[in-house]
Amino acid sequence: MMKTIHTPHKEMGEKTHDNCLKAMRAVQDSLYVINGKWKLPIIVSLTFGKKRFSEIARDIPKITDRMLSKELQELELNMLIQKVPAEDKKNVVVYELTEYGNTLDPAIQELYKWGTQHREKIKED
Amino acid sequence: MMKTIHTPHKEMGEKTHDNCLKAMRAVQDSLYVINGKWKLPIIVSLTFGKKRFSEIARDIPKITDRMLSKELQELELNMLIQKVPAEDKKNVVVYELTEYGNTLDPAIQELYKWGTQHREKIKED
DNA sequence: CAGCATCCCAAACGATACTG
DNA sequence: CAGTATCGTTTGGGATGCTG
Repeated sequence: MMKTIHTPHKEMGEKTHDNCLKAMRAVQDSLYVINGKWKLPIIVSLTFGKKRFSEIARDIPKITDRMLSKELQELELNMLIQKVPAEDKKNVVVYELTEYGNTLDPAIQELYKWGTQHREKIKED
Repeated sequence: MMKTIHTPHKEMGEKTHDNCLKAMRAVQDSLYVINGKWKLPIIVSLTFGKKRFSEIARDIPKITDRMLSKELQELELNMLIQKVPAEDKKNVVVYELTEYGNTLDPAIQELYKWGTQHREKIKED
């Protein structure tokens, strides 16, 4: 009856200080790659299919060309996305998630779920 | 044989433009709450138990008192953490995750997993 | 120890204009 | 359309020092 209700740590192991530091490093490593205001939104956009520059821009409210350009470059450097020639029209390139970029999907799903219910929650005031 | 290998979108639904915009909003809502360099690390620290100010600070390399103080306030405002009197020693407070703060755990688990393998991957060069 | 105030800087971001 | 260059602004965050 003094046990806690929730059961976190499926992955992180027991609540030792070492495991805490390990988790800290891992989460900070993730953060380092997806930091900033726009990287995850871009990845979300590409989760819904290959897109051209302007299509991604349309998906993300308020992003500027400059930021989109800059972030696409960084994401490409980190091998999360890649430019490929469009299948139909020649001379057109589209952006798509790499296999590696797709490995972010579980995390994004969780952030999607959390964000969805969070929006509901704050609407209640 | 032309089917893609991965299966995202369990939660986000079909690849329609509307679902894309919906996902965009949700993920950006999450981002808004956990943005910055320190909020998730703090939550990770508290995932491993109630902690005093200095204990959290010790868990998170390079964080300054100022940032820790500032971020704790914001997290408290967002109802993700709370200050409670320590069980044993009177006149001492500790920080802990709220029930609501704990709902971030699945997302953090995924970021933990991703960060862990990412560290492995970049070590390979 | 716990935490805030002040000051300051660098990085992130935005606005605008421009080119192939 | 697909970006890049330049410039200006904002803000996240660091350093330091002080207080209860």
